[in-house]
Amino acid sequence: MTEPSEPDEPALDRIRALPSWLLNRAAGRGRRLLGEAFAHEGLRMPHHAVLAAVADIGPVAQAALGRETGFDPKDMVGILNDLQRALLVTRTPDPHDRRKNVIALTAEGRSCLERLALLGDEANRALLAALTPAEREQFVALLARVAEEREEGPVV
Amino acid sequence: MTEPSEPDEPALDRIRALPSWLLNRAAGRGRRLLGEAFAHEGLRMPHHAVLAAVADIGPVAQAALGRETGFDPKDMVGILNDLQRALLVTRTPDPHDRRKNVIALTAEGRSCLERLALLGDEANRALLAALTPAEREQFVALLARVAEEREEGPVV
DNA sequence: AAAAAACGTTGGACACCCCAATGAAGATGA
DNA sequence: TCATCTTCATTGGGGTGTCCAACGTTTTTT
Repeated sequence: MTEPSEPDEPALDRIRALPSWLLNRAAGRGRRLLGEAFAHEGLRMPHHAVLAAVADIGPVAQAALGRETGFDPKDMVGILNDLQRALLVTRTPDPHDRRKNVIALTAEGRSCLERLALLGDEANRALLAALTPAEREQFVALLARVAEEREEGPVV
Repeated sequence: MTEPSEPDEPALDRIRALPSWLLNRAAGRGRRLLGEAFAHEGLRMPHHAVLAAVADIGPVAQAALGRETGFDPKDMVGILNDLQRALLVTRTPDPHDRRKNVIALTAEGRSCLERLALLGDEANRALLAALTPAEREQFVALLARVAEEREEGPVV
């Protein structure tokens, strides 16, 4: 029985059992693990995502990158500043559209991305270390559905 | 096969499938849902937790409250300022130990806590709406184990 | 040519998390 | 008793991730 209300149970324990609370905890743990893993490279999670997006969709404008990754344009500026300073991407004006910057991956960027992928995988392995492989698979599948920001279709 | 490295797969899609990424997304969604649910009361998640802790361990000092909930003393001050201003708790000097404040729940605090519990449950129901009841139970069980910050016993 | 949209940038805000230092007060032990 | 150590509440600061509003410039649309 996992009834939502059990008045006898301590209130704080109930909160600590809520998915929202657990998700916050687990996400924090993941952020910490990834932060430590990426510390060598001086990068963080958003850098990894943007670098990967640049690798995927080739030389591309910042706005398209933002649409792809879901990052705010404001934040994209900072992320790309960091990546550019680390010589992992180049940012050059687009001759065909003078509003745009063309973001392209450098050779260093590609190799760094490979390192980040390995480090990220390792951190995620540590994150799910408490689960068996089968449980991990199941957990990720369920988590993916929870993470999906799907509109509650009003069933037209 | 959920091998950690599949070079052909787009890099960003791989990142988006990482537990750390999904946890961040799902936690953000939960925070947003809870934030909207608690907006009426003018409170947020930490307020809920602290209010619940006060209800659980009766009139109690701030430090004990911090140990119970895991919140930083600095943040506890702000949270209690809010709760006190909303007349949900009282904060009075402890006669037996003039260092301490005695935090006690008011009648309004108790009824507000009940409302928050209902709102929290509802938000969490929306958060896990994509899952069947059986999946929900399984997900929460797995998530709880992932959220646990257990030391990797070095097997002494 | 005028209006609308997209682009990169800047400034600001919010939620949650964590650490360091301080003055006041209690606990400890020589 | 007196000095030391600890606890308490508070203040000040930092860091990550997310999001919104506005601006000047440039391209597209009408």
